Amino acid sequence: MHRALIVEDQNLMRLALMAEIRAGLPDCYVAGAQTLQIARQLLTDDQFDLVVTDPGLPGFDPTSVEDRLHVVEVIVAAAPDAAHVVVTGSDDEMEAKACRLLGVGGYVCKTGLSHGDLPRVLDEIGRGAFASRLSTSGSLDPDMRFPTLTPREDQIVTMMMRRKTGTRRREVFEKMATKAGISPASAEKYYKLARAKLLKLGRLPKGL
Amino acid sequence: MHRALIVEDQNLMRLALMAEIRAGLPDCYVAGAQTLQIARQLLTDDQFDLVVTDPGLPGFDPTSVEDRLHVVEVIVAAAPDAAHVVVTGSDDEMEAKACRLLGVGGYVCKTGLSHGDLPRVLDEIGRGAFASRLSTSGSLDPDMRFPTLTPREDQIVTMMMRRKTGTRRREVFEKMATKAGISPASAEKYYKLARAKLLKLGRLPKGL
DNA sequence: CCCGATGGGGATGGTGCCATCCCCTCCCCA
DNA sequence: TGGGGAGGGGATGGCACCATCCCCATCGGG
Repeated sequence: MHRALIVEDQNLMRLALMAEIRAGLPDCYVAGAQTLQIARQLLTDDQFDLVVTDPGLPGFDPTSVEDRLHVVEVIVAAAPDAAHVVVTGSDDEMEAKACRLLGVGGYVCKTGLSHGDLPRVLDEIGRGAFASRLSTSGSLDPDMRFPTLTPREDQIVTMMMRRKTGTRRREVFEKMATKAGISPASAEKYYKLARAKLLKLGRLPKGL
Repeated sequence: MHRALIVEDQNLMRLALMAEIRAGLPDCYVAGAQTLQIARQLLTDDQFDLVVTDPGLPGFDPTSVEDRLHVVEVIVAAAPDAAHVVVTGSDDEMEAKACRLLGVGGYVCKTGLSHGDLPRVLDEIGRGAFASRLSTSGSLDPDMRFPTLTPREDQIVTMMMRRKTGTRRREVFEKMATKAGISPASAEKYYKLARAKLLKLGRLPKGL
């Protein structure tokens, strides 16, 4: 995977998807298009081996299955050799099957797509499977984002607040250490730092 | 603005909106909810002074104006003193007016919302205006994101590629310098570095 | 012919985050 | 009463990015 194209009209979502791709495929050039016209232009100018498409593009009726599949068809036809993923806001198993028949390798619902999921989807596609991720998922915990916390601090705070009641902090440190590839002591350090910052701000949440 | 809540079911979009808020309001605590239930819980547990809501939540029909306005109504009722912004994928001037009547201060279409826009919307609301941003916008340039480029390098490369034909590079450096608060020489430096990296990768686009 | 725009380098200090390893209290419970 | 969990510190080196300032070569046109 060296060159990817994201076709999505919502700017922030397109940027987010591009960031996901870049995080998962560090050496990947990523382009973005907000309309079908731009997408076709880019696909004829360049060669891409991954195309992520939201079929709800401007100029088409997002509620019309016909319009949506037409977008997918055009994109797939413009890059028949690329791996294709359809990312959609609305969730439709029938549409997923239709996309598959059009040559799409993955069908993902935005509702069920979290940070870090896309690489797994690409893995599945790479192994020849049809990757389908509908909105059934998943963690319905509220998000929290605190000011002045670094990413690591934020990470351990989030994990700590979401731990099941009765879990020792120790265990969370170890889980975090495993997930991040660092030592549990460092995880504990980040937790302490984060806690101190939040205390100073008077924003210490209940879960400590 | 010290405490903000983002009500949005699409994980990546919620994260992106939370990041936008954090970038614009550096000292702001930002929470996220993916369902109306979680949002109500958070709004009763805590006090928020800004709530950003996408009315297309799970359990409601995103195409039903009634369902959508009901979501907005519940959220506004749960935080009557907060500033409210509705962020929507579909664009409806009538819905915007209805939201305004419900006490919402801003109505923004995701299609027209780019990185850095939200603070401007909040400014308008802060000045007592009803901020409406429909999908009329805007720049329809393709996005590019290159691997191994640092943010600064990416920034100047993007600006350079989007310059009007005939614009001197010099002028772009100055524009970038003004926008980023750095010296034109530094902007030029980043451009040169980026160019060198892209050359080494053999990925130098046409605009140089 | 020199100047300005362009292209290609290197050296600098500063900052923030990462990841370690270390120290110290306090309290509760076994 | 001792030890482990919890809280509150500090010191370290490494690294990436930021922002500056400096050098050099080429090339075109006034």
